[in-house]
Formats: sequence, structure tokens, C-alpha cells
Amino acid sequence: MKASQFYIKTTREAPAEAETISHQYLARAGFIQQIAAGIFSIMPLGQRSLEKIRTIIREEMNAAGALEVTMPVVQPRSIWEESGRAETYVPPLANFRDRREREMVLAPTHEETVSMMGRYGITSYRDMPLNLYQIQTKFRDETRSRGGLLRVREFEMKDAYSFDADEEGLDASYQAMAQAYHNIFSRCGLNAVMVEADAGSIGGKDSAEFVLLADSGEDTILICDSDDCGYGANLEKAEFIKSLNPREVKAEVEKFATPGIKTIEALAEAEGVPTSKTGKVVFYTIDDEVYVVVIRGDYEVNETKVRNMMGGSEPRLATPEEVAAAGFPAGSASAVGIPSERVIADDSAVENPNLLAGANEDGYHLRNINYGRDWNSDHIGDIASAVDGQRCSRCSDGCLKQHRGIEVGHIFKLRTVYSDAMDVKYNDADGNLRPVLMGCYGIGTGRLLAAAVEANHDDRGMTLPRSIAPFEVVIVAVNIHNNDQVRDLSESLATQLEAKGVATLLDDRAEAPGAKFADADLIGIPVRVVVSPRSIQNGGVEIKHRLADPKNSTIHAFDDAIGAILNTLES
RNA sequence: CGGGGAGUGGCGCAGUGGAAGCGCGCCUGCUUUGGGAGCAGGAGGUCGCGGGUUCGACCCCCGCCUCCCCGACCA
Repeated sequence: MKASQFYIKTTREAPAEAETISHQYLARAGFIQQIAAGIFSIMPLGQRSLEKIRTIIREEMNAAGALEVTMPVVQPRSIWEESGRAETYVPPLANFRDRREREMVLAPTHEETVSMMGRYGITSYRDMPLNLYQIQTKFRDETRSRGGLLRVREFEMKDAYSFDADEEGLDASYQAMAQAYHNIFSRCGLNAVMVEADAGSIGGKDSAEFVLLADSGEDTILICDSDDCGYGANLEKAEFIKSLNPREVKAEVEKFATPGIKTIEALAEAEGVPTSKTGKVVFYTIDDEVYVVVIRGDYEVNETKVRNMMGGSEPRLATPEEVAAAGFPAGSASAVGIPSERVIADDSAVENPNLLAGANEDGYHLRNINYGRDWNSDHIGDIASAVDGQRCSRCSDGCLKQHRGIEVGHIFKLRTVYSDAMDVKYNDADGNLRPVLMGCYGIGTGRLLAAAVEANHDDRGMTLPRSIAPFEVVIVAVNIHNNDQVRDLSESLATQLEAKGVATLLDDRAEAPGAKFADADLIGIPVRVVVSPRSIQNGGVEIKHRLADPKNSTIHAFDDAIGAILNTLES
């Protein structure tokens, strides 16, 4: 491909709104163009990289036995009513009416349509396992866009859906996808870690996400630092071992005045004890009921864990008005005297004796509060968020280390959430009608590209691996327009490389050499070959890997050039 | 959807109540050709939109739209 016939428009400066490295480089190199908030066009260079990513994904999905399909982006709202998600998935659903006034949605994900596809043909356990996937556009209206391609509203996703007759089958499908994902990310040059995750609003149970560790990511994950443990989970899911305060004989409750003390930290300091000796309270509204959530003072409430414990309804912090309306005291609160069905308690608050807590009277607190004697709860469990440095729940000696990361893939066991709602059933070997067990598996292709840039760049530009770089070799033809030798040799090299299947860009533009070098570095083409009057005088062409020092190239005679280029490409 | 910022040629930015400029990029010609070349000459902007104040608004006032960042949610 000749650069003069391609579409290469690079800029020295990134758009002002580009903050992340990947956004800056993808924009400067002309891979992407922003059209609206979270909506991008992909330009020819970006298209080539994305297509290579798609090809890798297709190869791995096909190898895992999945079958490619295409499902519609525009869907009738009625099928979302059938699954029940028209009500629960409200914010991200973009609605419109067609010209016959039928209510339509832009699909944010495709469980409904794939369930219909499964329902169409799956009638027997003999029809499974089945795995259907597509690479298709999604639109989520309420997700806030951020970081260029890292998070957008319209995005392309590879989404796969498995159908199995039993748990063993589902597990095998899930494991096959996990392996395929490892292969995909590895081939794209990403060292993604698989961590346990919460299933979120998609529904279902077991799930894991694949995360590229990067400070620009918005995902918080915790990974055990023990070499042979391997436990990792995202913040919503991570479990840890809570410390236990020393056992003490239950002491008598004492009420005491604490004028002006509003925080747990201030209370602990005033009493000269650690915050782990306190029980703090947060009010949450769940399904229009206000609950008192109790947790030991040194931990924070994890709303996802609360949601899961309370049956899946989203908790949100209660407003002062709601707290007052529920008849709960606003200041210096505690669970003492609150009906147990309205108390949600972390086990840390239950298991530790003689805690400091509010007196449910402004300006007063209580010493020596004990669960069972002074307060009760019908909802006890782990609702605490893990933080850096806590003990790993899976091994005896590890500590959890907190990281930021970019979520590039997510796999779920949906089980029967959608097969029940959408009536996807089969006959088992005994003739019983059973719901199909489903799984779903997603990879954002654009985000994968952005993540690859986040993981592969330097101060000159992108350093994408050969597997996803838009071109593998760039031939910088210096002075090509007034030097026939340069022109003939560079074109000959390009032709030979193309014949060997190497994606080659011949930079024949009438740009200054420096501009061509800068563009080659910015775009991040793995191998650079220079053909110039000087290189010819020196006996051939110069070959350099993108990651090598800019000045550090080697001269090769023309007869050896192709071999040397291929060798450099392999390195 | 809450909180904060910003909208001026393609991109990055300056600017004043008398109404528009710089750098990069673009076009033409000549000269150049190893890390984003030089000279000369050009093209390109209803200053986000609507209303108001004023003799006069890019500037002041009001409303709206859009974009970005932080938070809640996700691939």
C-alpha cells in the first residue's frame, strides 16, 4: 500500500479533550474521529487494526466451537418487555418509534435476541452444547463516555452466548470461553488477568472479568500477592479475612455525651480507641424501604454485596427525608432499638464485642454495644469492601494488593435467567422439559484496541504488536520523487514484501524525511525500512524495529533485505 | 442523572464594547530533502444557538444546546 493512496492524516497536537494516552495517540495518528459524546468513526488505519483484532477473535471463537451470527441492533421493545428488562434496564435503553409508531430500542446487549435464536431450534439435550457469537454494535445511552475508545456509548462488542443442558456442560462452555479469552488477549499483546467479578445487571451468577492492569483504567481490582495463590477479584466482589478484636466479656452499656462528634474517626479519637472498636451506621433505601446498615467502623459498605444479600434490588443512600419519614434518628445513629428486619449487618459488627455506637440521640453515644443483647439483625453477612493490604480469603499468607485496570472482557454464567424469562426449554433424556443453561461472554473490540495502546506506547507514539498493528512494515522512501533509484528499490521491496503476505506501507509522500519518521513512530509500525540516497550509498537499506532507539538502525544489502526485514519482524 | 469546567478557521490557542489574530495544517510557485524544512504569495471563521442591553456585542445579561472532567453504571 502506498501512503499517497492511503488516508494518513496525523497531527502534532491531540484534541484538547483527549486525556488518556490511547485517546491522544489514536486521535493524533488518525485511527479515530469523534462524532459526538462517546460516538466515534473509525478511520482507515484504525479499521485495519480493528479488523485484525476481529480476525483474532473469530479464529479463537471458531476454534472453541462457537458459531458466528448477526443479530439486529434495532429491536422491538416488546422483546425487552418479555425478558422483563424493559423495566430494569431503563437508563441505557435508547428508545424510539418507527414510522408506524411501533416502540423500538437500540440494543445495548443481545440476550433477548439470542434467546429467541436458541428457542427456535433447541428442543432436545442433543441440540447442545451450542455457542453463538457475533461482532456487533451496541448502544448504551446512559453510560458516561470517557477516555476516547476506553468507554463509549456506541461500541462494538464480540458477544457470545452458550446453551447447555446441565451444569457440567455450562461449566465446560464457560471454561472454553475463559481459555479462548486468554488466547485472544495474549495474541493482541495484552497481559490481561482474569479475576472474579460480580454479575451485575446482566443477571446470573458466576462471572469473571479480564483486566489489563493500567492506571488509566476505571476498574478497581484486588489481587493476592502470594505467588501460588492466584486469587483476584474486582472491588465489588473481593472477599478478605476480617480481623477480630480481642475477645472480651460483655460490659454494661454506658451512654455518654459526645457534643460535636459527627464522625467515626472523631469518636474513636475522643475515646482513644481504634475505629475497629466502633460500629457505624449508614442508611440505605432498598425497594422504597429504609434500612439501617451496620458495619465495623474501620470498614466501608460495599453496595454490590448489600444488593446481592438483599435479593438483587439496587440499594442507594437514603435521603435525610426518607430517614426521618421512616422514624429513624438522623444523628448519632445505631442499630440499637431498630427492628431486626430493618437492620442489615456486616459480620464484622456482629462478631466483635463492646463496640462504640450512636445512642440514637443527637450528641450522645453508647459504649459496649453487643450483638444479640443490644441489637439484632435479620440480614447478616459480608457487606464490606476490600481495600489494599487486607488478608487474602483464599490462602493463609497472602495480602490483597489493589490495582487499577481496564476491563477488556467479561464472562458470565447466566444459568436460567433468560431461558426462564424467554421460555428457552428442552427435553432431557427422560423426557422432562427443562430450561436451558446459558452463559454470555463479551469483549469490547474498540476498548481492546485502546487498552492495547495503553499497554504499548512510548513518548513517540504507539508500539502496537505486529498482530494488531495496521501495517507490519513501513518503507520510508526518502527523496523518492527525484531519485529513480530510491523509487525503484523501495517499490521493489514493497512488492516483494506484499507477495510474502507482509502488510507493507510504502511512504512515498512528498513529506520531509523527519515527518515520515515521526509518522511511522506515531502510528507504531513494528519495522521501519529506510531507502534513501544515503542508505544506497552505504550499501543498501536501513532496518530498525519500532522499539529500538531511533538512531539505531542497521544497513543491509538489497539481496539480504527481505530476509533481514522478516527477521526483524519476528523479533 | 448529580457536581465542576469549556465552546473563536481542520487542530491547538490568544483577544478587545468600535466587530478577529497567532502557531500547526491546507493551496500555488520556487528552493530544499535523514527526526515534523525555507522564502514568497494565497484560501479558509454567521466567534455554539436564540433572545435581550447598546448607536454598535465575539465581548455585558438571560435562556438553550454541545463537549470535557469527577461521581453513580458498563465491554
